[in-house]
Amino acid sequence: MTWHKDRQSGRKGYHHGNLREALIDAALKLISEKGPGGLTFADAARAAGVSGAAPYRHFRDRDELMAHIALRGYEQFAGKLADAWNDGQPDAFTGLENLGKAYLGFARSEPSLFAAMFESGLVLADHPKTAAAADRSFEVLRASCEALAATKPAGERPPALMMALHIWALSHGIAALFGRGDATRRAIPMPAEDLLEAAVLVYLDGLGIVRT
Amino acid sequence: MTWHKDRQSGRKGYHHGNLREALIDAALKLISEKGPGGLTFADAARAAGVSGAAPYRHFRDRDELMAHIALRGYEQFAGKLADAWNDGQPDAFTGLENLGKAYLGFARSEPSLFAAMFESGLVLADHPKTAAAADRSFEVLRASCEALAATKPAGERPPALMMALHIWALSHGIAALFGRGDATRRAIPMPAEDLLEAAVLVYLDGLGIVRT
DNA sequence: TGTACATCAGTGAACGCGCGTTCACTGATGTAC
DNA sequence: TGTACATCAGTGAACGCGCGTTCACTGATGTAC
Repeated sequence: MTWHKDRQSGRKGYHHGNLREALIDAALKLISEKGPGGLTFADAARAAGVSGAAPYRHFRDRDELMAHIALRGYEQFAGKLADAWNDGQPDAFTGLENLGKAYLGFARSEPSLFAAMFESGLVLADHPKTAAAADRSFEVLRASCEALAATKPAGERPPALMMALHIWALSHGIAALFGRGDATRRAIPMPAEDLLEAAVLVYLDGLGIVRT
Repeated sequence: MTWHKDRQSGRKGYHHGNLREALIDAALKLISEKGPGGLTFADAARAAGVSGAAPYRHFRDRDELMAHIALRGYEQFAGKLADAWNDGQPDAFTGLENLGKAYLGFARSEPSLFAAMFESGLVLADHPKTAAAADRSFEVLRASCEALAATKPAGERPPALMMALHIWALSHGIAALFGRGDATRRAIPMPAEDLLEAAVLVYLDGLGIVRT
């Protein structure tokens, strides 16, 4: 009966079929339960229903697994941000608001990915592919700032890089302090989304960028 | 010769004298080397030159040790912030700029304390004393925003709580992403302090709060 | 002041446990002919 | 199409290691009289 899929674990017989993916999924679950520090190789193998030696066929060590999870996180993140920005349609203001909401939404709905990306102690310089994916997600934010700056006459435009870093820091600060999906969130008397939206509006106003 | 201080470890004879403090110091060193997740009870005992069972006389478990470190961190943090704010002297603008610099300076010069406070997975609700110390440091920021808001005529004043949360998130985002003192810092083409100062000025401008 | 005693803050040995890692192995799959 | 073989992706047993935790203990300190 080895050609039947095992109903419990979804694997067929001796070979797993897609252990790489299964390990990543298992790791995400573990991170969400115990934080990025609580992820162990042995645990991930167990959760994937496989012997402790099996993960070595796919990842050199725990760090490489974490880097792959972060890579996947940044890819999803970039996708969500790009969808939210929607090429600045219907207008750049709305786009940026949606971008902010998407940032917070990601932190809340994917706390494991978020933790792997920003709080796992990963040194991006050691993982070029992950770093490149991180850059791509930042690029969405930067492009949107470029578009907003372009609503002002040339010569009065604020530097888009600076804008992007400011808004990133603001979004990240709010996500990390008030918007996370776990027990370490700090309580505030309003939704994190509202807090961020207000901050961005005040900030843009300070730059002289106003909704037309 | 047991009454002589041991020259190596600074302890005298059988009794340590100040093990509690020594454990905290040792833990800080370990956190700075391996991150908050890398802190173990056994390691801290070893670094303090004491047997593995000794720490149990002072802390129930690793979590309680971490909470004490965070407590100490918030106390120092509140002190530095209050010094920087300096009761709004010579003026509230300068005070807030100094506050921002102090936030980043703390994150950079005390990465271990910063990590224990914000990235150790500590649930503040479980540690009331630590939570209270955290509130006290936020209170400095809030008071400074109160003073800045008060430069505007009553009726046009922005809510100080919102301002404080915005500036906290901004400072924290910049510190966490670009200003930390370890290898996980992301590179940007300007000092974190300049980035923060620019953001705060734009933000205040957006609120109509300008240097007089 | 001296002495007896209680208390405190350590020791060090012991235990169970889970992790990381290696190894020879074996079942399953793909492919050449 | 069938068969032989190479390769791949797992197994499971084994190992050393460090952690957390408990325990009876003991040296040092403080205090009552």
